[in-house]
Amino acid sequence: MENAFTNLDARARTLLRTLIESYIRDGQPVGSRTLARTSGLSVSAATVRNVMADLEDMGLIHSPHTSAGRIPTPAGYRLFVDSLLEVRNPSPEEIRAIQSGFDPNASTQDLMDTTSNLLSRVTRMAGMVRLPRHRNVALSQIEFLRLGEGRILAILVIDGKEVQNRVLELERDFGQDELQRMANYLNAHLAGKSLHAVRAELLREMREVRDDLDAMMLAAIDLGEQAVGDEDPDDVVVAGQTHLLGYEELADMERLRQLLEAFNEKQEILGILDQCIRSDRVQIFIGRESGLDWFENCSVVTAPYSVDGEVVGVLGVIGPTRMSYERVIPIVDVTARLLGSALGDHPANDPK
Amino acid sequence: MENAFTNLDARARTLLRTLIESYIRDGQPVGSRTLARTSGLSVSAATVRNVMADLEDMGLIHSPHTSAGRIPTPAGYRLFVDSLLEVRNPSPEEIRAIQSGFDPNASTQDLMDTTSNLLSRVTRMAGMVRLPRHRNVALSQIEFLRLGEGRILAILVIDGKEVQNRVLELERDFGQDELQRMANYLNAHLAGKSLHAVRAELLREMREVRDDLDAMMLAAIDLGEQAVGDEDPDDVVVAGQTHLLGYEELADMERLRQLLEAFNEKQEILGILDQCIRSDRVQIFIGRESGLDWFENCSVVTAPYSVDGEVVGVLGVIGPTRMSYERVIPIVDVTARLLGSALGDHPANDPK
DNA sequence: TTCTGGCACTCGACCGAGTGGAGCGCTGAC
DNA sequence: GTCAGCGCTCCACTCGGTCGAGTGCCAGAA
Repeated sequence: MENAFTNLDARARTLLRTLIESYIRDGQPVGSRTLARTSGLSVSAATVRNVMADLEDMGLIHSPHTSAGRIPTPAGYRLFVDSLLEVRNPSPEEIRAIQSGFDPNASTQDLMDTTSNLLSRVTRMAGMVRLPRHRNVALSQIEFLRLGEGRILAILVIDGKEVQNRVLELERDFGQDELQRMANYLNAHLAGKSLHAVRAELLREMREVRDDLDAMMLAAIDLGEQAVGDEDPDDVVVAGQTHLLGYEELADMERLRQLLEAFNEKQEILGILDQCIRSDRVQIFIGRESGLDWFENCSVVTAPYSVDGEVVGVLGVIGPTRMSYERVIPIVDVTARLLGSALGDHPANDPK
Repeated sequence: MENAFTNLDARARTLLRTLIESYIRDGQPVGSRTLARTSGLSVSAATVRNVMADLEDMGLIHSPHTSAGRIPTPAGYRLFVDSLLEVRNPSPEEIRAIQSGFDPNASTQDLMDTTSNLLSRVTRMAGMVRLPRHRNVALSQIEFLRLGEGRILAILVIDGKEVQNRVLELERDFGQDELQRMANYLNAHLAGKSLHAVRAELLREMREVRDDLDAMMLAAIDLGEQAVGDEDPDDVVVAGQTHLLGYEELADMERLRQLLEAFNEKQEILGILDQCIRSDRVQIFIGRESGLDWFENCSVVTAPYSVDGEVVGVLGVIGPTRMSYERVIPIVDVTARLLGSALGDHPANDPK
C-alpha cells in the first residue's frame, strides 16, 4: 500500500480517483476513452491506457474480461478511501434530517433503534449501532427480590431510567428481610456512583475489610458484585438489512443469505464493530478485510461515539463496496456525534 | 369451492392430486403424458387432456403459456390441502429431532426462540411463534420501586420465573414505604392467582368496596390494576427468514424485500397469526388469501398450541406456496403439541 | 524518454433464424 | 365416454453474424 501510494504520481492518482468515482456512480467498467475525457487531464486515451496498465500491475484495478473497461480492486478502493477521497460535508438537509430524528427524552434502547433506523434510511443501506457500555452511568438503586430457594432477582436502576434484571443463583438461601437490609446497605453506600466505580468499590471492600464485616454485609457486597458483575452480553441493533437486496452487485442469493444470516446472528457483526471501537475516527472495512468470506462486495463504514469524552460504542453501516463513500462517511460521522450528545443529556429525573 | 369439489369425480381428483404432488416435487409444469403415466390410472394422455381442460375451466390449474404443462392455481392448492391431501405422520427421526430441542427448564422466551428455530430448521422455511398470552399464569409477586417524582417501577414475577417490568407514570407521588405497604397488601391478597383472575379481582374490588377502603389501599389496587393492566404488546418470534432466499419462485427481489420487511415489522405477521388463533387445528393460508400482496407465491401453515386445554398462542411456518404440505403440516402440528406440553410443565420453584 | 495516433484483435451483447421438443386442442372412430 | 392421431403453438436452445467498446502494441512525434 505504502509502496503503491508512493509510486503513484499525481496523474495516475487523478486517473485512479476519476475511475473509481465514475465506477461508483455508474457501476460500469470504465474504459480509457471515457476516462481520458472525464479526468480533466489533457492526455490521450492511449496514455491513459498505459497508466491503467501500470495501475493494473499494482493490483489497484482489473478488467472483468479482455476488452471490458477496468473496475477497482479492493486494494484500489483502499487507496481511494485512504488518500484520494475528498469527503464532502453532509448537506444541511441531511444534518437536519438526522438531527430531527433524535428525541433526547427517549430511553437508551429507543435511541439505539432510532439511530440505526436513521442510518439505514439516510444511506439506504443497513445501519447498525453497538449498544453503549454502561461504564460511567450512575447506579440509582439496587433491589433484591427472593424468587425461590436460592434464586434471587436483582434489579438495577441505572441513570434513573434504565432498568436491568438479573437472576442470581446462590448457594445459600436468604430471607426477604435479609435481602432488604442488604439492599439498603448497598444503596446507602453506592447510589449515585458510576457502575464502574461501584464495581471497583465492591471489589476493594471485599478485599480490605473482609474480616471486619459481619456475614450479612459480606453477603450484600457479594451480591452487589454479582449483580453489577458482567454487563449484559453486549448487543447490537441492526436495521434496514433489506435495503441490501436492492444492490445487484450483491444479487448472489447464497452470499445474500449468509449476509442476512450474519445480521440475525449478530455475532460476527459484533466482532467487526468491536474492532473499530478503539479508533477515534471513522473507519472503513473493504470487502474481505474483516476476514469474512461472505463479506465480498461489501464494505463497512463505522464511527465510534462518545459521551463526556469517553468512547462508549460504535455505529456504522454495511453496504456494497461500490458505495458513495464521500456521502456515507460524513453521515456516519455526524450521526455518531449526534448520538453521543443525545446520550450525554442525562434526563435523569426529568418529569414525565 | 363447494361447487368445484362436488363437481369433481374420483378420476379428476386423482389427476389433480397427482398433478399437484408432481409439481410440488419438481417445480415443473406437468403435461398430460407425464400425468397419464404417473397417476396410476389406466387412461390415455388424451383423456387426461380432456380432464385437465375441465380443471382449467374450474380455475384449479392453468398453463403459464400455450403448450406448457399445467400448474396449480391458488384455488387448486386450496382444494388440494382441504380434501385431497393425505397427511403423512412425521417420521420418528423428525419427532425425535423436534422433541430433543425442547428444554423443559427453559424460560418462556427461550422456549419460543428454540421453537421457531426448530420449525425453520426442520422445514427449511421461516418459522414463527406467537408468544403465549399470559392469561392463566400465576402471579407470584408484585413489587414497586420509586424511580423519581411520580415514576414508579412495577415488577411482576410470574410463574416463579418470568419477570416483567413496567414503568408507571402517576399523578401523585408515593414514598417508598407507602409503596412497600401497598405491595405487601397486594401480595397477600393476590399472590398465586392467575393474572386473569387478578385483573378481575382488582376491578371488582375497586367497584364494590371503593368507599370502605382507605386511600392507600385504593391506590394500591389502582396500582395493581395498572401494573397488570395491558399485557405486553403481544409479540412474535421469527426465525430462519433467510431460508426463503433459496426458493427460486420467490426470487423477485422486490417481493423478497417486502417479505423480509414484513418479518422485521412483525405487524402483518402478527395479523396473520391472530387470524388463526381461533381455530383449533392446523390452518393454511395460500397466496393472497391473507389479503396481502407481497404474499403472492407464499403460503402459511399454522397451528395453535394450548396449555391445560386452553389455546394460548399460535405457531407456524411461512414458505413458498409450492411446499411439501404433507411433510410440513404434521411437523407444525407436532411442534405445536410439544410446545404446549413443554409450557405445561411449570417448573415454578424448581431448584437451579 | 514520454506521449500520441493508429491498427489489429478480443470479447461480450444483441439479433434473427432455425430446430427440437413438449404439450395442447380438435376430430373422428370405437 | 374413451382413445389415437394430427396439426399447431410456443418455448428453449443453438448457431452465426454483426456491432461496439476497449485493449495492447507499435512506430513516430515532441
